[in-house]
Amino acid sequence: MTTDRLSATFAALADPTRRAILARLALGETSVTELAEPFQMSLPAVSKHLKVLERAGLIARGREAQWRPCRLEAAPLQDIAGWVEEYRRFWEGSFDRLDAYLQTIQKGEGNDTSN
Amino acid sequence: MTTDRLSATFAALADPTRRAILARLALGETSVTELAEPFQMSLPAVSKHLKVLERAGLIARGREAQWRPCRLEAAPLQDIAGWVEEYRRFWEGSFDRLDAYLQTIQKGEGNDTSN
DNA sequence: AGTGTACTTAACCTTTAAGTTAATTAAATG
DNA sequence: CATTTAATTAACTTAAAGGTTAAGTACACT
Repeated sequence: MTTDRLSATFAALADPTRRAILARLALGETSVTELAEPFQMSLPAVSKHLKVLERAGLIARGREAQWRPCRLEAAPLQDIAGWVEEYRRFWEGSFDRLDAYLQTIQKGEGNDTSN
Repeated sequence: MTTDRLSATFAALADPTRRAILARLALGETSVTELAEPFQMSLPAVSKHLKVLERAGLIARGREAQWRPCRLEAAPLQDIAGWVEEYRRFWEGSFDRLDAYLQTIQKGEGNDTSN
């Protein structure tokens, strides 16, 4: 996995435990122990998941006595939203027109449509 | 990685090569060889990426003589769009209100906010 | 039937991911 | 100052991801 931001974000979101953690954090900042509570895995495992989320910029962590409260960070989610919006035309009307148009281009000239 | 659909989709999208393939397919259906052309990796490597995309439902493959044309499938992308939309309130106005409200709930009662 | 083209499968290697238990750090509290 | 609570780090295991080369399959063409 390359470490560009989009890749890191998608990779972080590919795990259901991590998505559940984000969903919990959507309800507000909380501690690691409380985040771990719903899961059957060990605390170190959750700690690792949090590190993945942090490296992807999806959460930020504070310090409050012996607790390390986590909170959701929106920026990478905005990136995802922006990325996927680019594909919206595919499930909306403009798809067919665009597709038909570019099919022509493709077959008309060479395969110069790299990247 | 669990094989629920969202996880498979996010995992598939976590690779920049695969995202580039999808971007190319947004320009229209094309062959494996043409898809592979922009990349420095071997054809089998691309073939594997296509299999990942196919298993995630992000592409479908046809048969035309010795070619196996690939085309983009929108459904899993719609799932992603739907998922991320749930978090939109975080980077829009309602965040602060929601956050404040749920902070109160949390501290008021126990940690019954599992999952 | 034999050859070229398009692609996949097989076998393998190396790196990373996700989990474990045990040990460690850090702060609060008796 | 010893103990409890909160969380991380270390060391390790297993499995999966992503790449390679070499071999195999499928169809088209002469």
